[in-house]
Amino acid sequence: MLDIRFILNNLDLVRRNTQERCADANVDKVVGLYEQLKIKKMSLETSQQRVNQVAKQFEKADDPTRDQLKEESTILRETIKTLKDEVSILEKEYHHEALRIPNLSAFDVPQGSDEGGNIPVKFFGTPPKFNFKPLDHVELGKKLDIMDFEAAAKITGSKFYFLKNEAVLLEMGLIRYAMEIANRHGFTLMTTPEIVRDDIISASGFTPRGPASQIYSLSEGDLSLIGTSEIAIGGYMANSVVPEEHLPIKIAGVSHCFRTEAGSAGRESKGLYRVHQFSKVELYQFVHPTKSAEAHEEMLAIEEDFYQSLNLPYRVLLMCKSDLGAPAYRKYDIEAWMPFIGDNGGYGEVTSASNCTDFQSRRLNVRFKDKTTGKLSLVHTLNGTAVAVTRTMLAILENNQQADGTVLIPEVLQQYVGIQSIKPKNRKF
RNA sequence: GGAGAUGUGGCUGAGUGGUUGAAGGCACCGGUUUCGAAAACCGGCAUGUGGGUAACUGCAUCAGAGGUUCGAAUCCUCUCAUCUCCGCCA
Repeated sequence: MLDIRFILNNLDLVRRNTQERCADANVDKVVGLYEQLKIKKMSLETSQQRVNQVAKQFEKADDPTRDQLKEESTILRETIKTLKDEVSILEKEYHHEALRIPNLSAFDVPQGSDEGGNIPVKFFGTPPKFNFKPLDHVELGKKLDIMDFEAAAKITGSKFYFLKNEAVLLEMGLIRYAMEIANRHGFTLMTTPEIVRDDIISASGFTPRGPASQIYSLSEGDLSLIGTSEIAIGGYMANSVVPEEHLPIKIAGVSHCFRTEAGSAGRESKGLYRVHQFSKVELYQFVHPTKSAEAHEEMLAIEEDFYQSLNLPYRVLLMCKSDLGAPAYRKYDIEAWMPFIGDNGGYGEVTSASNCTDFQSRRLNVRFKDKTTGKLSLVHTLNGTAVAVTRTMLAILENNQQADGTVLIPEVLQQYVGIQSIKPKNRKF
């Protein structure tokens, strides 16, 4: 969330930003609620102050005065109770509204009200030319006997999958390889809880339990399935103060990710591209505020190295205002070439890297102690995908297929997967 | 899942109804001393939030939420977490 004082001092800017980012938020309502809350709190504090005064006077008072004081305090207690209730209702509403105001946008974030506003800033590789009719990954999955969507639909519904045989090795290999790279870049490796409390989810800027929510919530209690390990990692550091010299804190988390994909359909939801559950290695950094821009480039560089080493053609997009999501101040996506998209192939998202500045850390309450002044300030947080397994696997399968249906495993991955290629086979189990 | 114990500031650790926002110690910061360092000594040192140009000051916070009381870190209730024992289990 944004700092309310910043909002008050920069009303026009925040209003404009909220509008440009097409966010469903009402800045003026937030300000109004804040003012109401402040007034209410002030009168609450006045009553509390009086109770404290009465208690101090009581000891020294004589009996008749004591009776008076008792009576006054009893009345005050009632007032305080009422005021507290009112404050807590207002506070809830205020938070609810304030959380919807998106982060500020970096100066170079493109305008744009849809994905057409995203600007390609870099291209790598060239899309493969096939001298045969390429199969999409769903067809390949069948031919190679490495995926089963029908069986998954039978037990859970659409947008689920079984991975089989070499695809299992490929998933594990991709994770292992991504972790290796993360480790090399100084990230602490983690597996995380995949079920977390709702308040941790909203602190990271996601919305649990709403009609448009991307999050699966458990019906009992206040727990939900994580949509990304970013949520768990953010929570890992919640309510803590880190010494300045410990920054940056770099964590790579691997987890399953669960998404309802509410409201998404269409051609690109085919096969592995848009699924309800997938594995992902996520990079997360807690950094000094002056270092976040630099760290953002580092994140992108790591992601690019990963896809370059797999030799997958991709492009990098600088995301426009409407496509940033609430927490990001600036965001890159990498889109890999996927032959199944459109009629002749297209780019599909495989990673994103966001600089969230202090938007998440304010709510998560992650601060650092300045070495010289001793003051506490909010850290900046960044997150980026190291590998989203299903989409990367999809890209490898489709881009690396041969005329006979054989798929070549990228060389750098072979030691982690344990095989050089996946060949078509006729196997029932 | 059952039984018991515990839960105080960055850490440690006092504190069972009234200047306790909280002793002491460690760590940390500043100073004296030293060629420098260590040691010793002196001083400082919780967070959030409101008011005030400022000096300063109000309120809240001793796991969390309620309650009793003129007054709660201290008493009561519930919740959560940790530890120990038992059960179950990968």
